[in-house]
Amino acid sequence: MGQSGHGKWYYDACGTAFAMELIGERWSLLIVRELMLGPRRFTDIRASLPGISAKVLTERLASLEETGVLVRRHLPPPGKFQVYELTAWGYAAEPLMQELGRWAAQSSAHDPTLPLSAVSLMLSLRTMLDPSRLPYVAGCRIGFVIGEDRFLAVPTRTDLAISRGAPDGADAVFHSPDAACLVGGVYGGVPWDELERSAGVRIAGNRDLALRFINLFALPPKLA
Amino acid sequence: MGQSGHGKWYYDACGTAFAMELIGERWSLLIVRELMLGPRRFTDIRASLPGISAKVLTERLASLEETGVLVRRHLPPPGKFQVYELTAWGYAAEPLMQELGRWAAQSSAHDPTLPLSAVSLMLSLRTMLDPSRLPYVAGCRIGFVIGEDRFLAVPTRTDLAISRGAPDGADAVFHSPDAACLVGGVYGGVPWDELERSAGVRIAGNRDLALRFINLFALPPKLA
DNA sequence: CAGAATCCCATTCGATACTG
DNA sequence: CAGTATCGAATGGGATTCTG
Repeated sequence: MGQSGHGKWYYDACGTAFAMELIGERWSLLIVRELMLGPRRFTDIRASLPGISAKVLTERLASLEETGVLVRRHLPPPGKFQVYELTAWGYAAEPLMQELGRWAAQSSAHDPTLPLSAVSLMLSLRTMLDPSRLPYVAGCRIGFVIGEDRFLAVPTRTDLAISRGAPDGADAVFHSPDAACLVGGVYGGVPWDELERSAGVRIAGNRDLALRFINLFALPPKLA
Repeated sequence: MGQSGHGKWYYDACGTAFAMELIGERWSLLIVRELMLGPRRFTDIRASLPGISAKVLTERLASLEETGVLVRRHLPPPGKFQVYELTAWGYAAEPLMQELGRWAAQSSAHDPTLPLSAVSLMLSLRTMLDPSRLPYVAGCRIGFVIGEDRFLAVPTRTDLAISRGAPDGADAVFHSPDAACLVGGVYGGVPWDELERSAGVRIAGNRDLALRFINLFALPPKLA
């Protein structure tokens, strides 16, 4: 590199520029996304990010750890594998991911029919939530079983809590072989009984409540 | 590229992933930033982005035009040069830049003493604004003359309007040879009379109002 | 001034194979 | 499972030159 010696740094005090140095590298933000709903293992992250190589994942995890976005934790003996977990500051990146997602979804070039990870879908719910409709379902418990991933979503009066774990005691549970199958129902206006017939989707429990829950979410109008 | 054919695309329906495809490439978002306060010429953008080469700037402008973030406009005869201007959707990226900046500024590794473009500084005001203090200065007109760039900032009761142009009739005007000199006064707690003595800064007009205006802005606390 | 076109080196990436 | 090591191919980006 030349005498100005800026391999990849912008030398710019602007916070936006610094953010791009921290998470702007290819794959970095998607790794953060996969950790946004709780710690994960190397292999699980990799499986959620088709196309990433072990090498790149290793490099990105190292760099995100170095900058303090995440930490590597060795779990204690019973199940002695290790996991990657966001720091408090790492978790604070969610609003930024939401703004990015909301903005990009306004492009007509955005294709919501592409494959999707389970975490992506669950996070998209929080992003595309219409808070004014929350009162209609506040307090209910909606489960999601997407492939091997399990989540519980609990709308409050002001936002939507999402946690990993078996949806025991949920009022309704969506079952799907993968996240992409659910997208059509949530955002694409595809009738749920059609998904149940042909896509291996199943709604258990209070179906009426489940459908009212889905009504909380909508894609933004196209701006370009 | 292999049969999965993903030269640089994520093949991911996630809006955040798509946003990174649109503006995640090196320099792209900084180019958008430089246009956020109005159209600019190729050479002006380049001068605001030390380190970018003509080739890269050309490539990025072309790709941002292709995706609909900006348009190239040929100004009519009197001054027949051309400018680059954000589309409505491009302008809609400001909140996203603000979230990125707010988040990154919470890192202890963020260095606000680095060089800064004039546009960066003006945008940072909107980002770091404390809206609860707006009533104290709403309606006043504060000018900025930073090198060759001129801006007018007008706080309303809910936000801060910023436009390019000579700050005629402003209640107070900050003069500075460059943006970096002002950063110390706005965010670093450096006394203004010290900046005026040693940094070539000057405050014209209602000095008391100018200092109250500066009190609207503060960097966020460190989270890491 | 506003780029387009070339050249060429450095970096990066993906694939594959290997290891504790 | 969680990486490391290596290698060839692709890409990126700076410098330079050319053009209207």
